[in-house]
Amino acid sequence: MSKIDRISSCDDCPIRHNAVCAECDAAELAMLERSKSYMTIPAGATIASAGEPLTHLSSIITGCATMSRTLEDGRRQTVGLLLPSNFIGRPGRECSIYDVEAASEVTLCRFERRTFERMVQDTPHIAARLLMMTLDELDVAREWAVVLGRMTAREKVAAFFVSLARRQAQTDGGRQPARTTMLSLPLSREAIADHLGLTIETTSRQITALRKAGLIETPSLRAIRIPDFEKLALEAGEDDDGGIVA
Amino acid sequence: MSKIDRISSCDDCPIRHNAVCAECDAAELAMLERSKSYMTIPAGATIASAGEPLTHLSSIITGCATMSRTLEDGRRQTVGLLLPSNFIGRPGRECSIYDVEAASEVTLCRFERRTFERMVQDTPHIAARLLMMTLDELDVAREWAVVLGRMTAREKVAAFFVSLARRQAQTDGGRQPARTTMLSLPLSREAIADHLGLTIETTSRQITALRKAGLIETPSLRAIRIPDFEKLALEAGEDDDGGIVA
DNA sequence: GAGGCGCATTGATCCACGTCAAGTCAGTGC
DNA sequence: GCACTGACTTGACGTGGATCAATGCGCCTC
Repeated sequence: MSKIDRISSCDDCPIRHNAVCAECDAAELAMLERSKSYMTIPAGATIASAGEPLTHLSSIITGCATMSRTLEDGRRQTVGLLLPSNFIGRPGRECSIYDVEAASEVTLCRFERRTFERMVQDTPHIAARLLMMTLDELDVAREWAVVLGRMTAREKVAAFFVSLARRQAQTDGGRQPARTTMLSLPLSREAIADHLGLTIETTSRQITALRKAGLIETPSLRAIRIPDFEKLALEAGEDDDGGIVA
Repeated sequence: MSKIDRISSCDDCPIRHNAVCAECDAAELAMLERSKSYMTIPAGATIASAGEPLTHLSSIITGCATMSRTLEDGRRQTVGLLLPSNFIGRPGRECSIYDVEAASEVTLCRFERRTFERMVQDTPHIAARLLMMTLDELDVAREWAVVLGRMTAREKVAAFFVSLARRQAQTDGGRQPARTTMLSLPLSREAIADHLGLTIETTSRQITALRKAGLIETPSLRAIRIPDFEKLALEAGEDDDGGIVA
């Protein structure tokens, strides 16, 4: 029972692998539990800066953060959108190589880095679980390369909404987004542009164009309604059998 | 001794983690060894097609392969360049979601998928090792997003040569490429263009431009000489303290 | 050596997106 | 109500890279 207790307190954490945890060493899990702490970050705040050592690894419980690189001349590219269950920092490296910023208010579940790294070394199921999570992130990153490298501005914006809708649906427990979906936009236009490799003006124009084409509605600046998800997905360059991006 | 034997025969494989392997269960390693086989693929051949089941996971021993997605209208984006030690396929998924093609002649070390997956589940050090490899690939993919999203054609081409020089140096045992480096180009101009999100014409023009600027020399179509690596890296948008891409 | 074939390069033109510069609009403070 | 601010939108124009079209060049076959 002590085992199960500890595991259930893990429910909101990255290592949310109930069945698997049951096979882990209770002493090790207890250690991880002890090093765990929660933290709330206000919107706009910096969570980590490129090159600065991280004392903790954390996973996002609620909210949205961006991971970006800024070149010396000011050009910025967001390389990842961090949503609930995503990880900040990686075992085996002291620093983040990207800037991580809270796009909305973010709550984190933090683990002391040393402890966490020891767990990964010693506990097979945590390493295996983390491996699956990382492989999924790798797929997302590669899928995004197709968007960045080969899509038009209009397709990029559509792809962004489609991808965000999929990820929000997944977080909310559903598999696929409903045909008609309401989307909360945790990012400013500038942050969207940085994610898409576009300027803020082009992004804005394409959002307008999609609205005029009836593919999206914009009830407010930070919300998007998608009347027909399939149609939007088509606009994002997906063939009819649906895409793969998470 | 039997343990050590098995491990040393792993030297050219992804699971090349001698010290770590010594702690693994000999029976499990033996199983992995039994499922191992080598294979040579001619240049230009398809190694895997998106959506088709893979019976084997493999790692590249020699040569170069590309991982790409082709959209219905023919646009193609290469999402990863596979060089020695890189992995093809992933545990936990039956198919590759990308087309994998041999750019040059490729030799593979293949593992039967089922066996390999069981190993990942059961053997902590293999999962941990695979996790580190995957995290590195994730960094490479994210770094490439910066290139695709925010760099000019000239910077993209320079970044490609710089990145390739780093990876070839790494494979050859050195840490950083020498100041003056000879680079073998395993890709056609078209494949380079697909990797950079450019057309073949723009790619060719930028190679010419870099040559005229004295940043590279082109002794043959499939070779590049870099007289001053640092200078080329600067052209690729890196600040002076060097970049992070593998 | 002539022809053909597959790549790569080069040239001329076009257009999608960047740039620069005004608006517009919601929110906030007085 | 009115000014102020910051985020967003819209407009006019310029440009980097795409597109279309030759041309060059190694390599193979005959």
